[in-house]
Amino acid sequence: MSNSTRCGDTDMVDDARLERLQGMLRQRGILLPAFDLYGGAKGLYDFGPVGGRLRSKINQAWLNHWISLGNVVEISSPTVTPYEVLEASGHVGEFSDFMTQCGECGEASRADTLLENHHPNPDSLNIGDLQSLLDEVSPNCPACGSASWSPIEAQNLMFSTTIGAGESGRPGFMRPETAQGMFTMFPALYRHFREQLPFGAVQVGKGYRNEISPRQGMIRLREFNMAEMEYFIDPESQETHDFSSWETTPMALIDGDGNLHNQSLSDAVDAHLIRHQTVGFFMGKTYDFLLNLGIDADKIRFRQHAPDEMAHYASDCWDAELLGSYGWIECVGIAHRGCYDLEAHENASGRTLRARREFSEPKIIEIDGWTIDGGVAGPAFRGDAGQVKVLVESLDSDTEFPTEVALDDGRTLTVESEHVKRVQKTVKETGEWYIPHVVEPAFGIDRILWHVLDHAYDESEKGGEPYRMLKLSSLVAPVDVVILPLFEKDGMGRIASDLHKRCCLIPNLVSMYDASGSIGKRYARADEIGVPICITVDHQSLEDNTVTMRTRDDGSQVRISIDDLPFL
RNA sequence: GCGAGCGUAGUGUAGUGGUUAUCACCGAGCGUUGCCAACGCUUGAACCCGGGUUCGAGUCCCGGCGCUCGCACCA
Repeated sequence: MSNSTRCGDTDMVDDARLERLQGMLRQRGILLPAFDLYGGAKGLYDFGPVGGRLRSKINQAWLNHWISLGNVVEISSPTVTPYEVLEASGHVGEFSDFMTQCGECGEASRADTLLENHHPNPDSLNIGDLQSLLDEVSPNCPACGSASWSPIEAQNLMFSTTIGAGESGRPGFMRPETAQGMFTMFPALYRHFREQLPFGAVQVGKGYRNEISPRQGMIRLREFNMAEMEYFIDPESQETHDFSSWETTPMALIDGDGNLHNQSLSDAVDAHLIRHQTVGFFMGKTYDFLLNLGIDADKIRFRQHAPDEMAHYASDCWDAELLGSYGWIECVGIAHRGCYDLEAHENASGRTLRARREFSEPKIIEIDGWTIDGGVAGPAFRGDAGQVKVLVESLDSDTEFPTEVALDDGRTLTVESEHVKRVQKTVKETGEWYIPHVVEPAFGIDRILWHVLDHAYDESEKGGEPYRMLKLSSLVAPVDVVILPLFEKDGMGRIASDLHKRCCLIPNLVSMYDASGSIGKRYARADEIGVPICITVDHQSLEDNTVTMRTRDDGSQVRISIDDLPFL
């Protein structure tokens, strides 16, 4: 979350402007409180008839931006996620309290709190151990004193659910991030990319966090749009990235101690302020993406997480923060997650999630040592045979038998020469398996969308009246063109509606037809939803098939033949 | 989650317990005007929800929901 006090500028928030902006967004069908019909629901928002397309255009721009790297694919995984997946990832431990309900009075209590006097650190227990301890201790309810408890459930920041019905139901959660889908899909990704790293997978989708207290409009939501890339790399062969396009762009970089550096990304990587080149490269790509959406360059900064702030998985993390009506807000996190996630899923699932690295020269390994002769040692040592085998294989090649080996439990056994066999062989290893590291750029689409609107919102005056518009980039503008007949008579309406229908047939072009009110009022309406171009059909159109094309940002008009319109 | 303040058309608002709830913008229709929120006429649209007090509640009380702020929380 943003640390907005550290750099000072939060107090410059203009609340009146914020309220006018929010009012306009509601009135124009861009952002609205969800389920307003039923009194509203905290932390949930509707994207209206205009905002819906704004969101999808941002999503699409994001996907295109990363897929264009060439070694990145789009995937989509379910939002409903089995319990085990999020337990392995660490989310159950980090996100949840384990709750149990009193069977008598219904009071909900935290299981770890109930068991505080019966375990040194109940907070560290997993759900199974907590349940056994609860059953064993059977503590009294702090409210009514009885001792009958419902089965423990994980609650709080993740929405929990049951996958399937009744007895066969299996506990699960709505995902709190999209990332786990990319990790659990690693084997398919690895195959798809012909077992060659680096590669990445992206997905955009919904995430859910049952925030205790959502605040600040679009900034903290219970259901939110996120877009994440997991980029898998070999930690031993660093990819060289091209930083040349940002060479002369000083970026606002705040280090983990709160010091501001105005430095180009390549300089910051060279100075080891940014600890990993790929993290730095993705910071640059993130910067480009934000500029393309119309975010103001001087309202972007990157802030490095302090060590104590870093998430449980990260080894370096930079947030892109955007300055808007709520101060500096974290909108993107670029984290070096190391091998944390794949290793965690390997351990929990028992499956291998590794990539192979071929050695430049095969390694020839001479093995000269001992192993057990299973046919003799097995019957002799019975249950200890496995441990004896490990011990024997660690003995030097010049060991003489009989010899004594010490077991874990303190017992000592004598190994006779007939129990062992000499092993002498040459092994050629051409490569090795390793757990890839991951660099993750994670984007909060709602927060970015908010800042796109905030930065695009322009207040001015026209004829003494306040005049508002959204100066949206055409990359994200929800409506591409508005067709306006100066009047719906003498055939102007006909020409305009024909042109509108023609525009509607063009894929990915959204056209609106508006004939109501004066021409100035219609331009003003179009400006408020950020339409870049207005086409007006007037009297001259009747004679020579030309129209006027008005540009939103400067109000300039040019006359152009309908057939020469740039978007047709 | 705790505390404080607030909740009236799509938006912004007025409203001493007492008619049909104010005004403006807004939306729709018609006319007029012939390129930047023009004008006229007609018209649409609200007291967050549920209880209570009262002859009578937008107004007072209680509860819920929502919004804002502070504390707490925030992978």
